[in-house]
Amino acid sequence: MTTPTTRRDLPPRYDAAAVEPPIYERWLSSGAFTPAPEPPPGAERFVIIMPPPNVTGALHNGHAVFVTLEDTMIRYHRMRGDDTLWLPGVDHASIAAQFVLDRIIAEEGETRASLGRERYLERMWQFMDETRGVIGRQMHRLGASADWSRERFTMDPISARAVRVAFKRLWDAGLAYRGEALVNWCPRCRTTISDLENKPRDVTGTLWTVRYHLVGPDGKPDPAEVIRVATTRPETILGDTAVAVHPDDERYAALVGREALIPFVNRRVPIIADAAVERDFGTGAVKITPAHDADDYEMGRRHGLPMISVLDEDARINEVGGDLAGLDRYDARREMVARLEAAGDLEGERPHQMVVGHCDRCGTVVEPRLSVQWFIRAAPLAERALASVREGRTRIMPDHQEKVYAHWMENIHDWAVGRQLWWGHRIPAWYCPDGHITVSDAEDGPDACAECGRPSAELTQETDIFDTWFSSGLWPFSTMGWPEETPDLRRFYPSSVMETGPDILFFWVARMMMLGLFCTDVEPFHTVYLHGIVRGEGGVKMSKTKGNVVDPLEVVESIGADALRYALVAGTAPGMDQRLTAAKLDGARNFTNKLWNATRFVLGSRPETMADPEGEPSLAERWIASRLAAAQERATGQLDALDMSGYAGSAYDFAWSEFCDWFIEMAKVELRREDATDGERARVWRAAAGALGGTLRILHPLMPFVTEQAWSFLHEADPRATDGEPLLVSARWHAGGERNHDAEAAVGGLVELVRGLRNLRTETGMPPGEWRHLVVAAAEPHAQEVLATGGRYLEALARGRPVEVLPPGAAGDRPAGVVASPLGAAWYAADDSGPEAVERRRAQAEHLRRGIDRLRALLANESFVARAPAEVVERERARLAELEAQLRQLGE
RNA sequence: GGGCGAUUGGCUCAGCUGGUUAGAGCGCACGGUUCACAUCCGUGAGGUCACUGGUUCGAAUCCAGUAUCGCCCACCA
Repeated sequence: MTTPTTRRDLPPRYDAAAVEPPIYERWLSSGAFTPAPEPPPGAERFVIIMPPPNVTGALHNGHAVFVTLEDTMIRYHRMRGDDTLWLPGVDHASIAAQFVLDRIIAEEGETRASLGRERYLERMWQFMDETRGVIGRQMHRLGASADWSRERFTMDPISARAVRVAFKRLWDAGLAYRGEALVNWCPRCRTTISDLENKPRDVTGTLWTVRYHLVGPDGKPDPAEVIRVATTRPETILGDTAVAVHPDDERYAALVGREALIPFVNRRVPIIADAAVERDFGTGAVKITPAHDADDYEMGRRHGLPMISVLDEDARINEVGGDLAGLDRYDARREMVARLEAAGDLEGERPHQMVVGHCDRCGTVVEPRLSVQWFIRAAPLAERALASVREGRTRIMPDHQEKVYAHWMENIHDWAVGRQLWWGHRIPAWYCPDGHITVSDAEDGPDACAECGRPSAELTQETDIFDTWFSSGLWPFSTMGWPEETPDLRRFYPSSVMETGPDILFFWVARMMMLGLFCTDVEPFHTVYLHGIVRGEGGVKMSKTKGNVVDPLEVVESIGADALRYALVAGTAPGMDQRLTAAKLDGARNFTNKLWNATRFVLGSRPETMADPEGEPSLAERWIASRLAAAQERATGQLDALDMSGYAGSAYDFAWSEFCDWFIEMAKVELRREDATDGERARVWRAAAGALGGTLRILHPLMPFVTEQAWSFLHEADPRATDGEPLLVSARWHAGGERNHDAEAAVGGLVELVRGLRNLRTETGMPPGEWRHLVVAAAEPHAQEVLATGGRYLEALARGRPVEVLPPGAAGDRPAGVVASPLGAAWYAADDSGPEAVERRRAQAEHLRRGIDRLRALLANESFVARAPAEVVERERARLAELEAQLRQLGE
């Protein structure tokens, strides 16, 4: 008949390290994370594709943030009964992975070159096998309820196929091309990088002024006539093919059209006029090196100038440089300066603040380099991607990021998509000896040249690989098996929310939008949710060198995943940076402990023998049911709106301030009444158990572990409290419960009185534990009924004994202080004649009169009464009445 | 050089479409050892909502401008 255990033996501390791992195992073995074979009939769809972390990385706070947010969203929708999928995966991160592996093999005395492509890639796969999975296991510890059976990798065969097919389609559509252009070259990584990976940094360089001799009428350098140019990069003089001045610059007007002689290489170059030249900068004349500077490149194209590369792929001077050949660019710079000085052609030098691009990965100064590269024509793709957001088919949160996105899309450049690396998807392009290009999506490549039919044996494949972000850009659908029309693709594409960091809005989100629309004709997701960066104490970016890194795994070990998750979500806003401080983590830990102890209370107060419930629900029961319904409604609205922080806050407030602070205290009154029958106690306990269950449901998406553990105890104690659901992870979300406004108003009034009376005790120095005769004057007949039944709460919570309820209109004595609520006024009867009481009474009366005066003035303002909404006016009137009643009871 | 965001008690942050006396947590002060929890309970102090104007019966909230901080984008050698 009775359930044996009530778990009275639980420790008063939530022990996360002991509780959480077994809970995760239970979830995994329950299969709760994997969608049912068929979507539930009529279910809505909710899908998140996880941003794939780099295989090489260890879990950091950025991961913890996205795991928490996405897991919370997914768990909520799973509880709603939606057709839900959260698909995890990892990214091969070609340049980042090579950077890491290069360091590892360096310790083994090897280099990329010494191993060669084949062995290097073998080594990479070995490395991948070692490190893949690591981050997945760490995400388990955070509670990530992803469908691990669908875990994907950007280098797996399905992704490889998607990459080939997508590229072939781009090529066929004329949106991929191969051509010569100036690209960002990292001489250390020895690869092209995109504009996005080329990070500008402020540096102090040197601006040299150099004299170029003009060519005289006889075709020889004129020792007397010179043009002075300013440069920060003397080593590129070797590649100069013009000197440019502003067309309106009178100083140089006569020189335009003549020729100057480039030092050392003795190249005769024209002096040209171009409006891009700033007259006020330097000497107003600039040397033009189209192969080594973006501006010069543009100018070179405008004027049809030769483009001469003087640096090789290691950024050393090449054969053009004669005896300088082989010198590193900086050595060459010093040498060049020395030689110019020796020749008397160095006219000056001064320090110069400038912005120089650095490799995002390794920090090396990026070298603009002229080379033949694969590009993706971005403008047509961007146009569609922009329209999707402008027209609301994809929404970006926070809203203002839409402008950032739009600005980038409007000014987009073609995407240099090839990388001279090894680890990645090789570009599926083949060259035939006649120079034809064949792009093929077949796994084994083309059978023959697409143009001249030469057999495949005579074709050679492109050695460049794709930028990592190309395969990432296909992620929302390559994970579903695209281009095959798989059941998953039909069922789970497009996805619902793309949740990621604002730092990869362009790198990734923009590319997914462009490629998604191109490949599938549909926006790859409906909402982009951008979270903020996690910062340390004082708002400083966390970094190992600063030593302010909070390691999420350490936090999880000490205080649990739930606490970390709460701390990462509460008090944040999309797109806003947040601070993760020790104090915040402490607060979150305290909250999990609070839930644990609320559960201990409910379990421990379960009657030994559970009788059949009897009697009408008490005020406490009616109140908590109504407040729970309110909390559910609020949380539902917030989660639907992706207001994650608002949800965390409201759930916290409900659990702590309403369920624990007031309901449990009132439930104690009911459970411990001496005149209560077993049936009544059973009824109250069930209400408490039900309310706890409801609280756990609300909090589960954010704090899955402690709620799941509590749920299992609750289920054990009484399965009716859990609707017979053994696992909270697959229990249903509750919403739409009925509110009871009478009960809410009644308890609201009682709470006001209790607070006021406690204040009165403190203010008047009344010992907190001392029982006192409490008088309550009802404001009206209904309030008198409420007070008659709610009096027992006043007794316990305001230490009133006896509690005397006076009918409406009853006159008061002259107490030392009065508190009021819509229910009526209350005071402790006794000791009202001492000088302290008199003074206190006088002060309170004065304070009341000030409030009354202000409200009377406000209500006498015709404009206010006429224009403010009726309910606002009514509220002010009620408040005035309350203050007046209070003053009356004071007897002043 | 453009664009975006932020500015609310000592600290970290809430305050939606303008409407009671601007909230919470931490910290602080005072008081609490009975059977959920001292990782707790109760009470309190503390804010001219960055500044200046404007709209309004009413502005932290809307508009314009200013200041400070932060981020992003940008081809002056």
